[in-house]
Amino acid sequence: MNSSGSNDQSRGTTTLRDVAAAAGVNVSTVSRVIHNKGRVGQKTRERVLEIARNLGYQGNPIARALKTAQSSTILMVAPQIENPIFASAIISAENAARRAGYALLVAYDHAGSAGQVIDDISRSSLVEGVIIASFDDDDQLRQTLAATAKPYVVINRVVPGESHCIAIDTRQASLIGVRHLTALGHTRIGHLAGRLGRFNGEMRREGWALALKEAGIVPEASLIAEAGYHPERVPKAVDALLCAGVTAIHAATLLTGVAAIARLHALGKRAPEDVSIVTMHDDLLARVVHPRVTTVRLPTEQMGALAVSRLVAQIKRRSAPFDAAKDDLKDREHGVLLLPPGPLIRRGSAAPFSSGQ
Amino acid sequence: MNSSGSNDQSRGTTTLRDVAAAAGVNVSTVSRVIHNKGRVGQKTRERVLEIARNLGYQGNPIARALKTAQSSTILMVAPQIENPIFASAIISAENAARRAGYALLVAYDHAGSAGQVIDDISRSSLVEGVIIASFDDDDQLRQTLAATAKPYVVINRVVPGESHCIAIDTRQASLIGVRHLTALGHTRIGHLAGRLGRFNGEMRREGWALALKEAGIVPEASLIAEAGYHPERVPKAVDALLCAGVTAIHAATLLTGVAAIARLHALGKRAPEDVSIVTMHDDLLARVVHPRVTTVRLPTEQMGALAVSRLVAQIKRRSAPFDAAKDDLKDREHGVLLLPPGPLIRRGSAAPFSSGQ
DNA sequence: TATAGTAGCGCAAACGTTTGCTCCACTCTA
DNA sequence: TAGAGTGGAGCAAACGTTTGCGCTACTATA
Repeated sequence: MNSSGSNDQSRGTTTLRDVAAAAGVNVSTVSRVIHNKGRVGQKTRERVLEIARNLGYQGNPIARALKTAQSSTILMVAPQIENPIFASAIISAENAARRAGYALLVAYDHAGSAGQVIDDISRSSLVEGVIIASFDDDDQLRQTLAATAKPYVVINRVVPGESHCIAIDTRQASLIGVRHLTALGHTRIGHLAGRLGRFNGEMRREGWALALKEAGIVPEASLIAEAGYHPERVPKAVDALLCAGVTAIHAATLLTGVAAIARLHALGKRAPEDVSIVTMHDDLLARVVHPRVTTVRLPTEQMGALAVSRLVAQIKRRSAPFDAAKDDLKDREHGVLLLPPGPLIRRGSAAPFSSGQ
Repeated sequence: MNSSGSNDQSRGTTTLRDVAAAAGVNVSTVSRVIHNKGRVGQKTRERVLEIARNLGYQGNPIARALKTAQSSTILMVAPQIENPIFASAIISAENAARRAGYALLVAYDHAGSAGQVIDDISRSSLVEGVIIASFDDDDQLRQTLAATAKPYVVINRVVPGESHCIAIDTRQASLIGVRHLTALGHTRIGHLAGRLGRFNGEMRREGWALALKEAGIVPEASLIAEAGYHPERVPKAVDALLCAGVTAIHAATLLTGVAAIARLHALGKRAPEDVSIVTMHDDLLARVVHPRVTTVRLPTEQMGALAVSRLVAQIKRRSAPFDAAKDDLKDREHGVLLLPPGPLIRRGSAAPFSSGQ
């Protein structure tokens, strides 16, 4: 029952003390060997290393984190892990994080309540910063952000009054997509809308309306049918648009666009011969269906990567608050970022208007 | 520079000591209040609570974890976060974990090297167990597992010699799917294969072959075309199958099945009129294309949930090693689990063979 | 009114690291 | 050969908790 006994550990992991004892040196020496810090004799170093290996020393991340107050881990919370936009952002963020020496963890926000998730995770795991994708409404999200002690950046939307936001200019994306349709001669162009009232839903509707106005067309309400992000609602919405006499449809998301094409087929109509379809985001899915879908590319990878780099900048600045480089970093990490969409990818789902339609 | 000063903290987070000082009590009392443990006077409790709230005390998960050696967090590493099978497993695992009082973290395995990822994460974050989905080859994965000190369970495959595995019986799924085709009168049935040589790829091929044999058909090599999980390879593979004269195709994955339908369309043929398609896994995608795809449902949610429950059982047993319930738990947590596939979902992509084909 | 029981709370030892100091012994230069 | 310089390694404090133990002061029973 001696209190300094080191091999009486109940179970499991070998500690720094074990290694030190086995090597006949002080724990501090072992620590220095492990981290290649401070001066340690060549022979001692080798011996310690050898013993550490034999004992299977792994180090305790918790203890380390407690001392150093850093875990080199960042968290991304996402409400729809299966949404290709988020999947793509996650993957590129992971890449960027790894390059910056951080590990990226992802938490699935089951209830669309980012605050809850962040709480849960923060309660049990150390993360140095958070990337937040959320469907919460503005007020609730602002509240979450205010309660978050850690550095964060919000992606995929702009929250009024919040400067750490990175979103994609989907208004512009819609504009580009619909312009393509007007250029093809279409004049009855429907909008298969996302979630109206929400950031991205509104942006897309605005882009669609803008493009119509540019072409001297009035964006009538009857030309809008909301399907949210739910493909099940697409058939009804497409039918409504068809009723309104559209010859082309701008779908707010790739998935609903594909669903729209399917609906046309099911009705015995074809894309693009009977109705042209243009959507946004270029994913595997766009190339896997027939016709392959004409779409506006979205810089989702860029969004993920930028989120990480801004977050890391915040973290670094926080740990070196009075650095000369401060203002420089500050510049780079602040301000709402609205990423311009990529180019239009012309594929088979949109064709020139023909009078036969 | 006094060493016990409590408000000289360089920056940020208020600690137990801060609130203890502010309340004029010992840290231990505060700790007990926070956790509702041990006896604390009513008035003290309220005062401490109030002060803690005012000071915005959040607790330090790291310090707590260091003491208690638990974080109530489990990790899932997945090589393809965008793969609907994994997405579905992640979501159900998150649910199960939350119900069990754990938070689920996900790590994306960029390089298909689970060991590396686990190392990285374990180095910086405390997780009590790991759910591993991996494309590593058997030997490498076994090595990773051997090096992992934490409880784990492998999902989506069976690793020979490894008992903590939960997979789906995709051989049976293929069998069911192809049986449907033979029952419809097809005799030339191609297999659009996954990654042959790997667990799931082989399982599916075997199931396909089995079903053919059942029907007295020889599973010729010319009826197999490998596309892996890459839709880009599908056109060539489908063309080869068509050359071999198939009237039906069993695709190893939903995505390649959809791609196969698209290829048919591109060739001016139709599913199911010209060629029937049956695939597996029932996801949004299966209902979003035209024709909607006939598929064998896979218990991916069950896989995710079971992985969590087995993992949690392991964790619990480890922390109470000599419990009476030990053997009971052991029963439930051991042994390879091969989940039977769900039913065949008949949709539009498969039809009876007609002599006109 | 004495005694036992107990409720409330403080003390201090851990948990496994990291790191600034200190100290010793050695080597090199003058 | 004496002095300074330096490389190697130990000591101990700290990071923020949790928790067994023990002390005080109170309440209730005999």
